[in-house]
Amino acid sequence: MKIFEELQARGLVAQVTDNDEIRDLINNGGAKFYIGFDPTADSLHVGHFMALCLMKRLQMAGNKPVVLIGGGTGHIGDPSGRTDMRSMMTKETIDHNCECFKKQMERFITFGEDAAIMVNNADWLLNLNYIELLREVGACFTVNNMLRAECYKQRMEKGLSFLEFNYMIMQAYDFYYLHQKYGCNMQFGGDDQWSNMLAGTELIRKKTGEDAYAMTITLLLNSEGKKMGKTAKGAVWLDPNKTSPFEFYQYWRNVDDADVMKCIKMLTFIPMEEIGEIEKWDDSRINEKKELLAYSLTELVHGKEEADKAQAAAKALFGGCGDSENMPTVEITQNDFEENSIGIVPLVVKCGFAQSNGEAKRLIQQGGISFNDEIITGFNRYEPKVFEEGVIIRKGKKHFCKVIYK
RNA sequence: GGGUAGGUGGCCGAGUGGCUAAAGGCGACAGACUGUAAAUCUGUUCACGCGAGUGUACGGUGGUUCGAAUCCACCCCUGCCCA
Repeated sequence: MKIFEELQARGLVAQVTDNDEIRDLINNGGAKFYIGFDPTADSLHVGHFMALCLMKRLQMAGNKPVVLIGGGTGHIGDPSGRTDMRSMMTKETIDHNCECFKKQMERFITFGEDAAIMVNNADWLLNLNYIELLREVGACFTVNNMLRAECYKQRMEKGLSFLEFNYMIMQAYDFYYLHQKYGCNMQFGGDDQWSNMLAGTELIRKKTGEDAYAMTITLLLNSEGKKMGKTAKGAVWLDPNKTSPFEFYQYWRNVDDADVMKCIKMLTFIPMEEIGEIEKWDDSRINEKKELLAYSLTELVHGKEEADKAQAAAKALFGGCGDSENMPTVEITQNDFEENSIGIVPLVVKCGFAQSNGEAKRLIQQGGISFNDEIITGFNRYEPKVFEEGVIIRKGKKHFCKVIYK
């Protein structure tokens, strides 16, 4: 199976500017393509991960990747598909985020002479001259067309600032610039980027008369149509300090039944033939599928060792026996004790299970907290020696934390 | 610049002088049921306090009043219409 067919089989292909041309191009390793990443946070998340995987797949098929870090576009903020304006970031934040992105990406993509290259659009966007740009690029766009773009639809009600309106032009200019300087002939991106990407191919055609291509990948949506990779607390990050390997594993271990196969296809590198077999599994093996998904992704992102640990911890905790080897741990010291004892309420807060004492109390009153597998009903107090061996505090069914006295 | 409608808890949205820490919904968290799933049902959902209670909070700053999310003034922000 060739790369284009594989991408289709995995359900990754959303929209293409020219199906046949693109198929030939990437199947024969003829694409020099770019994907842009705006430094909106100090870590990559699952959405970025999909793009990186795509990049890797294409690279393995002989195509040349260009990673574009949006150090320039980050100053503007992409309004695509958003209902509100992004908060503006300072230059320092943007630079910091760019650095974080670089480090994380180097773990997934091979950079070098004959491999992938990384560029930052701050290098060319920040020094643009407004009037020159307007004459050179602005003349190629009509406002009428831009306003019709799908990516602005959601903002037509709440207001779209001129700053953000220009994002499309910047992205188009990036493509044009990379086309001229590096011979970049193709752009990939999330499906929400479609209009911005089209703007790029059009700009290239108008300025040079040459063809460039664009293809979007399906956004990873769950069965309810919401973007996956988000939790109540925020995104599922790739940085182990922001989302621990265990939490990462658990996120995928807990996906909806309806979303498992889709995730396996779209996110993992498990060969399609094997996926075909897995798909035939009986419904009773649904949990095996989830474990496979969770393990496979954790391994990709955090490495085999961390994946093994996460899986072992999960199996131990949910399998009944209390292997506390790899669960999150909190240390308490003499300072945490008052008159030689500590209350359960501050302990729960200390474990990160509650934001405030009030919340912790409510949890306890509702029977949501257990102390070494015993459900707590009152506001008990404990002496230091209880914690010497380590104590497992549990919130609900899925949140564990070991407390040790140091 | 002119006109007009708005800015309420994580989000949506009611409230239009005291009974309002603020209806209702969504989300979230816990409990029951389960498969670490979904659906359903129950409870909880600003902070501090065991509690009575206290403190903060309805865009901002002042003011009126015994008392303001609610009335007044000025300012800031947003939508829509006109230029």
